[in-house]
Amino acid sequence: MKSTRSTTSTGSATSTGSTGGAVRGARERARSEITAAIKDEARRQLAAEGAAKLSLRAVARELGMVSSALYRYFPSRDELLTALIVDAYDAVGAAAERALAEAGTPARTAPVARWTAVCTAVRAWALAHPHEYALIYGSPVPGYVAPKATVEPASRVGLALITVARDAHRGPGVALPPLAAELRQEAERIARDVAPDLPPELVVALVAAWSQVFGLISFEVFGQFNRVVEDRDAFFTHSVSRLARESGLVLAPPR
Amino acid sequence: MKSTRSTTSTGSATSTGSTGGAVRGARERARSEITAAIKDEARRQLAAEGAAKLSLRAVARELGMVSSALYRYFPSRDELLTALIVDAYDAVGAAAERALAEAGTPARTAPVARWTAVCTAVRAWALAHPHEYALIYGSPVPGYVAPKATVEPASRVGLALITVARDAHRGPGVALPPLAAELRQEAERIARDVAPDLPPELVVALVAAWSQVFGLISFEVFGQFNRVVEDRDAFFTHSVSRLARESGLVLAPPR
DNA sequence: GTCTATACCCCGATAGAC
DNA sequence: GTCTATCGGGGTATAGAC
Repeated sequence: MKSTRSTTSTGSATSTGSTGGAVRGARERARSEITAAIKDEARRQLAAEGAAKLSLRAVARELGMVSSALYRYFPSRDELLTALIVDAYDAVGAAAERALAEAGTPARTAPVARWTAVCTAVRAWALAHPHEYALIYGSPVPGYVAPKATVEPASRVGLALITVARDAHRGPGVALPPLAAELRQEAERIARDVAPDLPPELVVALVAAWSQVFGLISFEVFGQFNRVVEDRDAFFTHSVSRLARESGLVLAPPR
Repeated sequence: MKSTRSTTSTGSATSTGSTGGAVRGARERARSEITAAIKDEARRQLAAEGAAKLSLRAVARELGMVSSALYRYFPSRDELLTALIVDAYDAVGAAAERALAEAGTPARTAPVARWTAVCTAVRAWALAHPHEYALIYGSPVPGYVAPKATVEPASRVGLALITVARDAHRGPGVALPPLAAELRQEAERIARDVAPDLPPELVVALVAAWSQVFGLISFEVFGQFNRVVEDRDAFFTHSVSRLARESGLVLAPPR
């Protein structure tokens, strides 16, 4: 239950002196360790009770602190929630970027394989951290409004997918299906915002594929595939690579 | 605020007599009216506070009742939640079925139009009832386990989509992309469970498309399209019909 | 079937001593 | 930066009178 171990002991051992210059490093280290411990415990509670019921008091109780002490680290419950959200977006974004880097360069690896690698990494992270996944891609937390600070971390997965598509379309252009006339203008606007260097047809297909991949993941994580799909690894890999090929995001690999 | 109007007055006016046979109808009517009022108020709170914080006390307070009185109608908070979930699945399922019926017979209407009609109806319901949508397709409510009674209502949308695909594949067979070898067995198992009369390739494509359509809807309802997609009607219609065609669920309409 | 009362929990946030 | 104490709420659920 207690997980304060090193954190509090370090803190009290090093911070008793007067405000000397050399102590500052240690003090800041203690502070960041406690901050990390708070977030860890909060994540544990996220799993048990859900974001809506995340409570500073319960976190403090479990850490052997008193609730008011937490306010020195997070000025409110919502700020703690924001920190968890940013961490989650960063974690899944980092997983996606790592998978892309490890998948190999466009010259060496077929685009569809790179696409699948990124999607698979996102799915693996989601399955390993279902409650953090729910926090960022599930139902919004009632009464909570995400501050601007979450926008940039939230875009990392999308940017990785854009990179795959951009690389895939460098060589001979893939024949992209034409846009419906009603979508022409909107497509150009979206493209301007998210990837001005790519053709609007591709960007629209990409945004759609992005949300569809998360549909596959969410249905699995949230239990809609219970009693329906059992071999989920095979199903996901198959679906996600077909999605990329059929929507023209990548070329079919040479056979 | 108060919405008890007819319900409580009806109840007290008719239920004062002894247990006569003729009174029973009225009493049951009063009971079902109060039950409906409770669910209505609970739905209102769902929107304000979210499922995790749904509380019998707050519902009772708003209805001018005392909390213990609610236990005559719902034995626990979770039973009330179950009722709301079943209602929500039934509502979205009915919307899908209605759209399918109104879209016209397979002979008259192109399969892709019927598919789009069902998906559009689901999306419209979701946008009109975002909190009920979140209840059934969003993050699971922590600590709540759905009872068996929710399974059948939950399947109605899927069955409507299966119907579209079945009708679409009655005539000349669409050339379905082949299954990955690793998926062969699983595909046959799924097909046996959900639509034994359809080829496994089709069923796999259908299950994937099903989850992908909900990915599109969830991203819109849950706010992931904020600052990305603006003309969402056009984007959805375009994406969902392309999805159906490209995955081979339906034949492209004759041009 | 509704009421009061009650047992026993929870929360966010702040004040002020140390 | 941590503590106690406190304000002012909130909740589930049950017992027992009417």
